[in-house]
Amino acid sequence: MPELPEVEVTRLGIAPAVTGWRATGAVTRVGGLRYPLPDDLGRRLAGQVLREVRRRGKYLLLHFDEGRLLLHLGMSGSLRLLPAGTPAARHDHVDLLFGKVLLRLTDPRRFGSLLWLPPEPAGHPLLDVLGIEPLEAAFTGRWLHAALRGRRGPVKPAIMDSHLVVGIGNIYASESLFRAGIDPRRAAGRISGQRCDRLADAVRATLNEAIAAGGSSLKDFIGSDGGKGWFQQSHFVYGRAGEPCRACGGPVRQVRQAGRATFFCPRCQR
DNA sequence: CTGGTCACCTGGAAGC
DNA sequence: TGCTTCCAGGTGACCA
Repeated sequence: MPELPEVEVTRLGIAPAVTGWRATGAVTRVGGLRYPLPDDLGRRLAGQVLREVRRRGKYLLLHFDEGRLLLHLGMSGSLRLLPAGTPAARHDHVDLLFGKVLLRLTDPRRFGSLLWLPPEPAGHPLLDVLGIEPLEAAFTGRWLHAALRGRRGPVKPAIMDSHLVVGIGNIYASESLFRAGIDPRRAAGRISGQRCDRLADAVRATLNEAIAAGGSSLKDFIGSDGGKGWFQQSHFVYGRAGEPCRACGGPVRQVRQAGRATFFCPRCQR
């Protein structure tokens, strides 16, 4: 489920409910996801208070007294807040227990990750290589223009490179480029400063709108369907190959870039 | 360094 | 109906 907006909506959904709560243990039902799970997770967490839930790119960081849980939802992961004792279903791999409630990590494809990190300011290889946050003020057209300089490959895979800028997944890459009127096949390093301004604005607007849309269903996180409304959003181009462009009516095209499906309107995007 | 491909895993949809 | 094939929101390892 998760690009940056979904992760942020998850964060917003769980943080008010569990911040300040004391962990009472954990249940693990699988040996590992992308990486092996931390040893003795329940014993390690028990007694520690969850102080803060942060996000970095598509990662969530649960800050406890003595360290941090680094969590990634991969391609199919979700995190829900449920009453203690809620029976686990297939793919419910980890429960973090907080007395009367639990945080349940569900992830059919198991591309997600869950790692235990020492407290700040310790780094971690997965975090240290991450690029700029697109919703922070430093992410500007000027920054983007400089970051893309010298890149000869197409712009769409470039803006999905988490070493450059985090959080822009396959859906919002296509959507942002549509909003900016930029052809996804265009060489990244050959986009003018002015158009980089537009692209940076488009990325910000796209992500913020998606967060706002997901945020409207935040109450779903306390219940059974974690953030269900999210994938029902109507996109401008993503998943709409052959359908009429919402701006010009021409057919939306689909191509493959770096192994991923890209959608765009050849008339509106140059 | 850059960019492309593959692997990881399961499930749903489409095709035959 | 049932089997096969393809595809999916991420990303790190590996290769040219």
